Amino acid sequence: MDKTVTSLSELNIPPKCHACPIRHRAVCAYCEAEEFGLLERIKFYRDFEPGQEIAGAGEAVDFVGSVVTGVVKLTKGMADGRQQMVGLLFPSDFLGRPMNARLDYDAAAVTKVALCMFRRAPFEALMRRVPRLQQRLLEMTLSELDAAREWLLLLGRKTAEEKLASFLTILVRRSQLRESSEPDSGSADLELPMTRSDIAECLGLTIETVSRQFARFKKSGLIELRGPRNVHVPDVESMSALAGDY
Amino acid sequence: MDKTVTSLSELNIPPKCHACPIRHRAVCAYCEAEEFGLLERIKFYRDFEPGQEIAGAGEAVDFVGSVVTGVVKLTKGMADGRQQMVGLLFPSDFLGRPMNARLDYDAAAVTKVALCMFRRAPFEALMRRVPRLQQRLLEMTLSELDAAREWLLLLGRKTAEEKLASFLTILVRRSQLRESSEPDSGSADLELPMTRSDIAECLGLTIETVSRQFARFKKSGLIELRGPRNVHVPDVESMSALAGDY
DNA sequence: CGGCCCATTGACTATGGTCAATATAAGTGG
DNA sequence: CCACTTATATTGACCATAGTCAATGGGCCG
Repeated sequence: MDKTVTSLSELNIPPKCHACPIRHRAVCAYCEAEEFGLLERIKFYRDFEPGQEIAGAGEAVDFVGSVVTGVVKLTKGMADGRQQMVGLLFPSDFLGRPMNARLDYDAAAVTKVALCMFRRAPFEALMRRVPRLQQRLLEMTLSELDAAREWLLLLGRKTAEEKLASFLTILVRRSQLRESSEPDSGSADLELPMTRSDIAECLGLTIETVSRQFARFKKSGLIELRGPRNVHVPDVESMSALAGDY
Repeated sequence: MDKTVTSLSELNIPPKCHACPIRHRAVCAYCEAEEFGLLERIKFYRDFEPGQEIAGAGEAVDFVGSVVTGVVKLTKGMADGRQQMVGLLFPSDFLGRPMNARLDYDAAAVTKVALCMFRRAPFEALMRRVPRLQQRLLEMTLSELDAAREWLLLLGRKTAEEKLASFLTILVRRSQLRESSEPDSGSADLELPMTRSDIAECLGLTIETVSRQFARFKKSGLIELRGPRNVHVPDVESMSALAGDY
């Protein structure tokens, strides 16, 4: 295999949907062979480097799509530069705003990202023709709304300690979902896909506070830091308990 | 007319959808005569008193519906009693969680409330048969998600002053939408539908801080308080400027 | 008139932010 | 592969914003 090809999209040959790694969880999850044919006709792939902007607030964005690999952050900014993350997208998550061209947040790649994209107009037309597609998007949007509401509680009421504990717990749960092979032992190894600054942006904190909380968790034995990005959680349960949820 | 009847729902006779005050903005907005017939067969009305619980977190809720009159709040709580509002529903807003019986927040009436309700199962069945219904719900859910993200920025990054300014601005805009008769003069009169405690719950603050901010706004001439619930905003623009958004 | 709920105000405190100085990791080019 | 550079992370000292606790004031209803 040619080692210079690092991503499907560089081949510029759309791979078949049925071989897609996010086939069963993305917006296309309920589609069948025939419908994949329609999707394949309007889809294209694109890669983004860490930090690269994918779309900007206020722009008229003419595409929507799915995260195939990598992590995408959605952020909102204020006039004086304050920034708040308002969404964090992992593989299979949907990116974009159907039924409204104008985006009111910025989307940027956190890690290397591969997107499976559709131009908005044909995608919306297809949605009208394929109710299964629309239904899946509705399901996903309702779930995102639930997640956003969980985040409102976090930002509005949780302490710095609870915020970081919640964050780590959520990341552990997510990674356990993906590599659902391993037996659900009490411990977990996390490779943080983001910088301290991204984490702070996420939790409504500063990098200093995030760093200090990591230090406190380390001192109390709740985590081991094998590198700034590599966190070992010996006991996920007690981490989860610190998050303050029921 | 019998003066003891204070609400349509007490008559126990479903009024016709085409005469409904929220007909053009609710989940049924895109429905046509025939579809209203189907809806009318499964709908019913119910009233709630201020403070009354409509549905509780963790419960299996077997209905969804629209707010016809009044204001409904959605809140999430933590083990130790901290509470955060995660949604505030006005007439025409949709209440409930299709495709997932279990609710993960509490819903309670803030004012007197009238709901137009559908049992979940028949409503979901109808949604599958009537794509227009599903499409409208998708639109509304996407808008709610946008609003929730605006709120994430507010809770995560705004100061107490900016939070209250944002809140008042949003209420003014909303009330201007509903009584869109008056010329959009620079000033506005607000009847707050809620207590200080509700406002604090909304903004991730305490009642004391909310009260102090009201006092500061009053002192600086940004508002006049004609009663604790009656706010006059002489210049909506400068209030909106304080909110910190672009 | 009295009681209750809600709102306001004051004094004090604590949590997390700011500013500044290192320390560590991750690239980059010789 | 190693110096050099840059980006990222940690730690400390100090401070400000909003929270806590407590007392007081004002409406509204029985």
